Amino acid sequence: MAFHKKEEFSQKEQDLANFAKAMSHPARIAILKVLAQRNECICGEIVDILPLAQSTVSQHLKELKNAGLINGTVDGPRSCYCINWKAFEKFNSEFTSLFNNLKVKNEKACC
Amino acid sequence: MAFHKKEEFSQKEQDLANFAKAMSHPARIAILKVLAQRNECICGEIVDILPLAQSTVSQHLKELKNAGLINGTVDGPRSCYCINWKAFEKFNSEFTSLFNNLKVKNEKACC
DNA sequence: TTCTTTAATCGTATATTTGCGATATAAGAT
DNA sequence: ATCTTATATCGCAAATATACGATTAAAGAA
Repeated sequence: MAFHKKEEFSQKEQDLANFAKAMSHPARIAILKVLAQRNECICGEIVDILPLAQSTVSQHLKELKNAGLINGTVDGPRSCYCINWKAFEKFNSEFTSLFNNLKVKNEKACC
Repeated sequence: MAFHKKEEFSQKEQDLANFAKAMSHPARIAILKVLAQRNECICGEIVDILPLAQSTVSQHLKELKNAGLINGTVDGPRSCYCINWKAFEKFNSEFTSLFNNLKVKNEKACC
């Protein structure tokens, strides 16, 4: 295999795939749910709720942050995370429109 | 590490994560686009379009099929794939609603 | 200054994904 | 019956993801 090939696809396809990848683990979906439910930012609370070790949760948070789906600020010993609604909105609409355009012309399944 | 832990999350979270995983590679997004653009089912055309070997494309198709996002029928030497709009619709709406509910109460970012 | 608390990072093990060439399979064409 | 064509599957190598314990870092409390 050796190499990635992901770069050979369009930027839009890559962006969408990265977004999907960020959502491709139940732990990260659970984290997003928790973040959405609270009005204030949480950190260690997530560790208490999820069935995962602190380091693992921290890793998942990092991936969500890298994907741009959450914002995080470090306040010394504690850090604060919350959902980046703008980014989420952007991906979500791109995602939906990707197929909705085509679906109209092509609703009937052929197999 | 040893074990998966994915099972410890809710079924809905797992389903959504699996859906996202199926979409988490640009090649699979490209495949879905191709399938959506044609009214008839294609097969080897995808291989010509994508910068990937035939066996790799076949593998991606299998994953999309396993995720339930496409249907496939084998017609002897050639096979026929197309998008399972119903399944796609289901996931897409679940996906959108997951956040839209919460977003209303919690639009303001705190960090 | 030292202790405590909270979270990030490092190191490591294992599992999964991605990719390809080679091979197998299955049906139609010759 | 053999050849051709289109796909799926196998076997393998390399890259990534998942998970955890241990360690580090950073700031406030004692």
